[in-house]
Formats: sequence, C-alpha cells, structure tokens
Amino acid sequence: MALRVFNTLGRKKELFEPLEPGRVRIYVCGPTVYDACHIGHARSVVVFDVIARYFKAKGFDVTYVRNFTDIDDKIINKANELGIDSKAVAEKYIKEFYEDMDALNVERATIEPKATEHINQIIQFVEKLIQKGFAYRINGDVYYSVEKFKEYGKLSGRRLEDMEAGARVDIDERKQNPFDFVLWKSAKPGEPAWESPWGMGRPGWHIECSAMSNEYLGETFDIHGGGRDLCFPHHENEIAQSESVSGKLFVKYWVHNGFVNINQEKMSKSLGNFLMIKDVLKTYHPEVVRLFLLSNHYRSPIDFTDKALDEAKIGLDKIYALLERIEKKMGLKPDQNTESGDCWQRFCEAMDDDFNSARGIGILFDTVRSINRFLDQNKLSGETKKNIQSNHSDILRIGNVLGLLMEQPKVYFEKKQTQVLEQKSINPDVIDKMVKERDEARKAKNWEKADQIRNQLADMNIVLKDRGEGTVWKIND
RNA sequence: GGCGGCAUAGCCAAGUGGUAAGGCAGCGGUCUGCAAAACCGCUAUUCACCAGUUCGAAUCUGGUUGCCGCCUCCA
Repeated sequence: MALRVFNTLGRKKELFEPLEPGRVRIYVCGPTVYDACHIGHARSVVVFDVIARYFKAKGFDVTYVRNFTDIDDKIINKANELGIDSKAVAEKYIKEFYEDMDALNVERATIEPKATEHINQIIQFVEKLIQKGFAYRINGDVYYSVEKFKEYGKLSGRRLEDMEAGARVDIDERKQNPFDFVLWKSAKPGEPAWESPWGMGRPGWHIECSAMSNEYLGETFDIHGGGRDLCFPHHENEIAQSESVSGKLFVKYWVHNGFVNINQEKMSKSLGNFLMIKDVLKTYHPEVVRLFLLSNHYRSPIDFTDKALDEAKIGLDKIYALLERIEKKMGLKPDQNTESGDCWQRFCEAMDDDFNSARGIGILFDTVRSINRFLDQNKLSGETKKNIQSNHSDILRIGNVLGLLMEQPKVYFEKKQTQVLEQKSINPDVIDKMVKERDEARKAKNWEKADQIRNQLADMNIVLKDRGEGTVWKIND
C-alpha cells in the first residue's frame, strides 16, 4: 500500500517515502500558551494525532514532536494583564492545554519541548545564522535577512518583490528589508530575559521551532505540520532559518490543516466568536467532537454548527449501539488480536490517500450497516459469525486510529443516561417502575394504558424499545 | 494590489479521466399490538455557468459568476 501525502511545498499529492525506512519523524507546531485552546486548536491537534496514530498502526516507528511556544509578546502582555509573571501564564495554559487535549483523547507526542528550555540551542542557532551571514545585529536585536535566502517564499508561493508592492508591514527603518524578521529580541526593563551574546533578551517567534526540531529530529525530517495560517510567515521563516544553517532540505513533506469556522464565520477577536474546547465539551462528548472534526478532509475548511455536532452525535450513537448489539447478541468482547479484514483494508486505502478520514468514516458506516444486516438474521451461520467478528475488530481498530470508540458501549450509554437524568432530576427507579407497569398492561393487552405510559415517558425524552428479551429504555438527548 | 482555495441532492460530505461513497433529514416497505431500533427500497441522468481536449470529464484546459482564506497575531 502506498501512502500519498499532499505536500504544501509543491501543492500536490506525493508518494510518501520516509527518509529512513520504517521510521517517520514529525514536527507539529503546538500552541503559543497565552490563552485557552479553541476549537481550531482542537482540529489541528486531533488531525495530527490521527496522522501519528495511523503511522503507528501501519507499523512505523514514529517520533512525533509537538512544541509549546512558552515565551512570546502575547504571553508577556497576558502576564501584565493578569499581574503575574509570564512563566506562570505559560504554565497555566499548558496545564489547560493538557486538560483539553486529554479530554479529547489526544495521545501525548513523543517529545513536547518548550522554547524556554531550549534557549541555549536557540542562541547557538542564531549565532550560526550570523556567522553564515544570514543574520545581522541592530544593537541588542538580531534579524534574519530574507534577501540572503534565495528560496525565500518557496513554501507559500510568494516572491519578495510581489509582497513589497502591497505590503502592509510596519516600516522599521533599521531593517534591511521589511520582511526581515527578528531572531533575538532585546529585553525592555521588566521583561523576561536570558543572557546572550547580544545582551539580555528573548527568542523571536520562529526560531524556537527551527532550533527544537533540529535538536530532536535532525537537520532534515519527514513531516512538518500545522494550521494553514502558519504557512506564511511562520513556516516560510522556519525553512529560511533551518536551510540557511544546514544547507540541506529542512522538511520533506509540509502538511497544513484547514480552519474551523463558526456558523460560516471565521473565529476572530472582533466577532468575539472564539469557541473554546472546554466550553464545547460541556455540551458534546469528546468523541462527538472528534468524529465531527474528522468527518471533513483535514485540508478543507470545516463549519462548526450545532446541527453538524448533533449529526455527529447521532452517528456516534449509532456505532456504539452496534457495538453494544454485537456484545449482547454474540457475547463478543473487543479482541484486537483478530486478524484484520476487508473493512480495515478499505479504511487504510482511504487513509493512504492523503489521510482521508472522511472517506474512512464512510467505510466505518458501511460496515456498521453490514453488521446490522447480519444481526437482523435470526440464525447466524458459523461463517456469518466469523464475518461479524472480523468486522467488529476492524471497527475497533479504526476507532483506535481515529481516537473513537474508546469506551465500553455500555458505559458510553450509561454515562450519557446518568448525565441527562441528573440534569432533569429524574429518578431512574421511577422509570423502571413505569416500564414495569406498562409491561403488565401490555401483557393484559391493555394497549391504551401501555401507550399512555409510553407517551408519558416520551415527554421525559425517554424512548422505549420492546425487544424480544424485554423492554429497554434509552434517553433521547 | 499579490498569492491560494472552494462551488457535488433539502442539509453535511467523499470522489482528480471510465459513468455519482457515506451521514443527517424525508418518503414507502419489512419487523412490531402500535411504536422505537435495525434492515430494505426510493430521493443528483447529474456535479455553479460557458466553451474546449478526449472514445469517454464532477474530475484536464481556457473563460465567466459566486463564496472564502492568506499576505498583520492567529490552529
């Protein structure tokens, strides 16, 4: 099976060939920790979480680095605003990042380095850039000279000349080119600062990713990811910095995820429509959020709406309901050891095509329908059972890649039930009693009374299912 | 001004040369006392529009229209 990846560098799908067979080295730009994570962060983190999981599932030895940018102007501003120091700000939001991402069932990266713990590497990197003539000093500041790097603009497809025409950049007379960017920034009084050959200061925005990826992944590595918006200037500048120092290709495949819109609007400060992960999770199960995020191709924009989330919820319920049905009817427990089948094969074909999780989810639902069809038969032949078993483990295998279906179906539904019942302060014993009453009425063929009780329960959002083995009730949330 | 993306059913969404996945909603049916769930069937002769290339186009090329993103901190 050949994996193909859309490479922003070149703007086309390319055959994925790792630098070292069987190994993949990935660097993804993590958050600048100055605020809580919003749903856009969730998309990026979830998308690359799935990519890393998929590589692992395919047997790759994965080194996945996701950094924290924990020193930055925005952090300093926030610190001043809150009247605490910037380190405390960073710590606070790193903690929140983990709370959100753990809730979303995001696996930890192999290495999660922080900029402030790599100041030495950053300083060395800047020194090399100065030595090689790519950077220049202005008092305590160090700038990268974009004109020195011939390929500047190759990732984002811009040319310096074009950009200067309509540029909206601060004119800093001291800079040689308006697009020159700061590598090292001198500290004003009271600002967090580290000693350097150029005086007390802090790293510029882009340099930490060059220094840390070099530290953990080497001069050249396989995949570099991040949100679309990071393409320029952040990733363009990373390329400039890294390739100027090494003289080698920095990254083989650049992968950028699309944005999350809220009701067709971009999240922005002026609209005040930032949707924080922790708020979304108050309403929706984490796996609903993941299913929603993964049901569009990662490069397309995705529109966050209540309707879309509700649909994802219905879809997730449907899959869990099937898993529950299998376990009940066949006594099957999840078994990852079963050999993978056709369903997994088709899922891999979808994922091999530029991580097309949307198509993969289509295959998941195909399989759900197919198993339900089998289970509708009264007698299951040995072959059918085998088939179900194989598909069952494939579904769980897919769940493992997508970070879905991690709960026991029973627990999934029970949790939901408890939550809603508590919210509405309904006592489940009362429901059981009513169900029993209705059962008796049904036995007596008193349909009127039975239906009346059912309607009462329906008003409480409780749906009954009369199964052969008895009546089951479910919350319709 | 520069660069790029998108347009597929009522809605969401796959599909990049071989005759339109999947989900939601809707309708009809099987099952059921009736329901619910599940399943089956139906719901785009057609992929914004106009030309062109091709035996063949949603897919490639050119043009038109409409949305959107980046170029400034941004996932």
